[in-house]
Amino acid sequence: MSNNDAAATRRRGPNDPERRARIAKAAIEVVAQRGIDGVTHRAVAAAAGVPLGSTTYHFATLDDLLEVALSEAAAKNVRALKEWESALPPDADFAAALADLVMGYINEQYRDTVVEYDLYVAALHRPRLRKASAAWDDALIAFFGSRTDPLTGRLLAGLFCGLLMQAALADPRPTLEEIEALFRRAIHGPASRNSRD
Amino acid sequence: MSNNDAAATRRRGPNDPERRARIAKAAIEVVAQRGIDGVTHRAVAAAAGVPLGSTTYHFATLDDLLEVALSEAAAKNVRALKEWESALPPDADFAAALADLVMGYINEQYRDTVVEYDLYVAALHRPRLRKASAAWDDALIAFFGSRTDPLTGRLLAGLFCGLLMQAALADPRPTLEEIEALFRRAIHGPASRNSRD
DNA sequence: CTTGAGTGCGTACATTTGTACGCGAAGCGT
DNA sequence: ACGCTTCGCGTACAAATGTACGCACTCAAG
Repeated sequence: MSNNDAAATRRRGPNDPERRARIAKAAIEVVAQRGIDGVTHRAVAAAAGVPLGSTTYHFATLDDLLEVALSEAAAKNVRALKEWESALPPDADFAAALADLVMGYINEQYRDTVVEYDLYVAALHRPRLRKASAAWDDALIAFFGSRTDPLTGRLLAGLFCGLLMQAALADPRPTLEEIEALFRRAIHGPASRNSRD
Repeated sequence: MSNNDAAATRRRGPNDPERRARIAKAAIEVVAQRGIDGVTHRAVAAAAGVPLGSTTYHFATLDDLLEVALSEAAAKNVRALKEWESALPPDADFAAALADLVMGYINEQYRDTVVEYDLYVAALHRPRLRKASAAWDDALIAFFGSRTDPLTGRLLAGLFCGLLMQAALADPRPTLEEIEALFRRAIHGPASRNSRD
């Protein structure tokens, strides 16, 4: 029955690193759909299209699986962020760009956002995940700081983190204009002062 | 064995609202300690010092329990926030006060903070919790906005939310001064402009 | 072709879990 | 005082889960 599939799948040779990676990816997908506590060996195996024994073989314990999966998700996220930043023209309107970024994260990339916050909160209860979540933080801060100054960088990192979470949960989703106004206010200060551009 | 305790406990009469509340409180404690996925009927029963059947009686399903517990936790949080605000002198240094608030939340009130974020992220996967998490948001926004203007209120709410989460996870905890500088920067804008006080 | 090791996985088992059910005790109308 | 209804809970059961174990299959050496 499933022996056919299994046999065909098993053919992957004795030393297949893709297998492990595929399982980790599936775990991330499961997190996105059901949350951290939806991650079971069986759910991940089903999502990855591999048999149960495969997940337990490649990841001895569930915590290993979670750690690898979430670390990888965080790393991917950081990479994407850096890529986005380097693709941004130096004279771009930073506030508008950030608002765009947020909108992307609560729409097309909603799944990634969910995983990111799941990781974040899971780290509150699982020390092994601290490193990955801290990496995301550091990336955010360094990243926002590189376009402005360190203080503003931290400000934007915190704002981004909180705003994105609130936006992801808000029932009438905030509009691009609202988000942009917030970033503008954060970067340039109270409106009354100067019209700087 | 536990019959003695159980009998003594059962004596609580037929219509004991305290029972239900105690279970909810215990559930919150379990969330604080083990996270959302640590909330099982048995764990909550143990934490509340009530027998297993009691939890299943007062809360038909686990989701009910979670919903009530987290809603209550959020409500309590909002109440505390409002109290804090009304106890703040009108001419207080708002940035310093906010920094103080954050420091309190990542130290003495760390448990509440953890629960709050657990709730928040759990809401991403459980629609029934959306209302409670949205209530927290609204409270934050209204609350911060009442001291400044709506735009700054939203800015501070987002910043507070993100900053608190990052601070709760940061390994070398941020200092009061750092936090305060951030709020000051957020409220008054880039430092170069005016020394407004 | 045989054989030995090693890789990958199917399966079984003990545990934990959610939940339904039934029983005893308290209130209350008569 | 006596039944009847409702409340509260002890318990049992089925499903789900983590994990250990052993088998099949591949590959290379001889």
